[in-house]
Amino acid sequence: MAASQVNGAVAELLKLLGVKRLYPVQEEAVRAGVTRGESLVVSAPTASGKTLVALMAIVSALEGGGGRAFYAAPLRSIALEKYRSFRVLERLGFSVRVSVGDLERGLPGADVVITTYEKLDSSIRNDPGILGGLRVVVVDEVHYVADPKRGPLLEGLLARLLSLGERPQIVALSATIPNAGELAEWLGAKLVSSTWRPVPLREGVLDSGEIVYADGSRRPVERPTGKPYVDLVADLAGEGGHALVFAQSRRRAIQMAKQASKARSMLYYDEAKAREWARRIASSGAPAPIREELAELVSRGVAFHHAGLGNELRSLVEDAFRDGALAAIYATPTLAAGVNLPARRVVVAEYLRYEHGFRRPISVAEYKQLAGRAGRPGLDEYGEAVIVPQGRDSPEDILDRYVRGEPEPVESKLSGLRGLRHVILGLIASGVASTREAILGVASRTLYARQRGKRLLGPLVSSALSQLAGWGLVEQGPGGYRATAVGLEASRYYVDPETVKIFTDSLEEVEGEPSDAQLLYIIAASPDMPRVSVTRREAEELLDELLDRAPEVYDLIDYVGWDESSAVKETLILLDWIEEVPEDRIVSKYDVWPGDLYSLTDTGRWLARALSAVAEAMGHPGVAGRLRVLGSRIRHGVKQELLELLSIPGIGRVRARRLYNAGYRSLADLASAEPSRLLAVPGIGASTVASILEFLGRREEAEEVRRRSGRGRGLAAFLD
DNA sequence: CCCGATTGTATGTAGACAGCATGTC
DNA sequence: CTACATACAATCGGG
Repeated sequence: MAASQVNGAVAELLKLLGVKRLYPVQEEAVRAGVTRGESLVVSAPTASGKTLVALMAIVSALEGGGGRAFYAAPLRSIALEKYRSFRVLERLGFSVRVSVGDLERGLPGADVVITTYEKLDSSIRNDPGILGGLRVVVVDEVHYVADPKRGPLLEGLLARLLSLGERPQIVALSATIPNAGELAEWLGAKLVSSTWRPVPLREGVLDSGEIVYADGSRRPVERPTGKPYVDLVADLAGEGGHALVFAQSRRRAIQMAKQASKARSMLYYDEAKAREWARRIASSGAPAPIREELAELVSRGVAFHHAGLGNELRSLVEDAFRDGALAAIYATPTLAAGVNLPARRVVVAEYLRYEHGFRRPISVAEYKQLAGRAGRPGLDEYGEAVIVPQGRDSPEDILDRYVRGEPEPVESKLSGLRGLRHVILGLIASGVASTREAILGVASRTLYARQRGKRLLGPLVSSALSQLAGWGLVEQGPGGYRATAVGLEASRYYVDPETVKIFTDSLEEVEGEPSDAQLLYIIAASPDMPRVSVTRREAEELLDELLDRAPEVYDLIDYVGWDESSAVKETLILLDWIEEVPEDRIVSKYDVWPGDLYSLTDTGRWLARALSAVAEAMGHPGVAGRLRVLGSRIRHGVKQELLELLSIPGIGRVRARRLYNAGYRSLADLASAEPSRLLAVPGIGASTVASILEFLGRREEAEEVRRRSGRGRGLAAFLD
């Protein structure tokens, strides 16, 4: 279908994007009625043009004006990436905004809002009014409903949209899955499915010195190192290709990268660019041992990549790869879940992952996700995914399982009570449903109901309800269920109901007011917290150290299994963090990565604020106040004494500490401070001084400092 | 008897969303 | 019911 066959705003959109011809999925989507408000499930491979389908749906739905569109993705990074490509809509007169976690509060009032599942769900809970005028919702990666942790929330969100009197158009984008038709029926949508990719994918398996492809063709691979994960990268040097190599543990990814770096003469990469990126990594803010190790590898044309790196290093590695500076990235599956980073070849060097005490093969769906990153549009004739058989697995079996095999069908995970409790609390707290029948009404719109039958829902909903009631989050009144004050806060802050249960139980356990360490332990023990790994050796030492530093925490530790050990470790990490122990020290002492530390402090401060609100609702203003302070301290990684100084724009933990140590301990101290003496504090420059004075209302002096620094470079200007 | 090689054994294992009110070095 | 690479310890063997 030629692009000229659509008209109006959609035609204008295609013109803006320079689209002359629609891809097969797009064509089929138009035929199925995306531009006429038809709901759709689009099941197609990565990079097959699903984003344009979403754009066409949005543009046509908003064409008359007055309506709104939401786009929801599973990851912040994907939402931010989509925001960049959706901004083209601004040229058609629509306002576009992103709203994820720490960016934007609430859902901004733009025509098109790009967000995450949780943010959208939470925003609807807290203000159902935003559903007014909603014309279309695009749900990216809808197969996430099968995710055991986050799937139920997405399922609940979709069920709620389906229950609306005026149902918006739903455009659900999915990877290729066998039961896309079932999802389409669930969502009242038409199915558009395609296996077409702009860059064809050749999948194969390594079999003693040869890649054997699914169609039986073969390609010999030289074996200069005998390590398949290096040889398969070196093999590309002749044609100037780069590879993504996937491992199933962080350690293995790093090891492989190190091994590969030894063979750098056999690898193809731009050495000058590699040195440049290595320099940038070496001058990043990450802890020295990590940044140095990574920089060393990058200078040799390889890198490792996993979530522990943290966003800064991860982006640097990704950008270096895009720039051609790297022959290969050795990565854990995070890389494939996140932003778009295609490569000539994908090597699945491992497909067995340790999980719950066993080593099990990753799913076919997960393999397809990794393989799908092969093939750069416009650059490669085709992409290539090669699996390396592990152990005694025969290449033929692996080919059958992963390449010829079908991805697993998407199955509802709503039977897990954790997710169901969260969803039900949301329904009650936002006033959508107050009776068991009303809740069942929404629940009957879930994928679970379709797949497992409505009969099973009754007992599930009942047990979730009785737990919520038993934990004091909801109560039964004459008109049905309603959220308690505590339940309302839990829902507003979007925390797991069990987090609140642990908190309220713990408060009862403690005599008098809980200490900071106890509060941190409660936060660390929350099911909302990420888990850091604890080695057997350190488990005991960590417990000793914690009980040494804060014996009162003992009352809260029920049984020390792995979860509790992890909570103990996290409590110590957070304690050190808010005592201003430097990041480098924490990273080496606890053997955690910067990215892990970030997610602990990020989640920790969020939980502290949430529990502060819960404590307030429980009538514990003292505890609430202390949690608020703790939240700020976790956020900034400082002792309480610095918090006052941190309220000044431009002052973070480092400058605040320097000012404090120089004798400026409060805003009052600074209000009477001599500008020239402030300038003498190390790390405090003219613009910081100006910003301090400005904040304190000393306008003219701030101007004076700015003027002088502009002319005479800081301190010198004051000495003449 | 010392040192190095070989064999045995204990050990550890992916990821990341959410509120609110404004800005790190 | 199902692994495996690694780091370090214990043991063996050669000179």
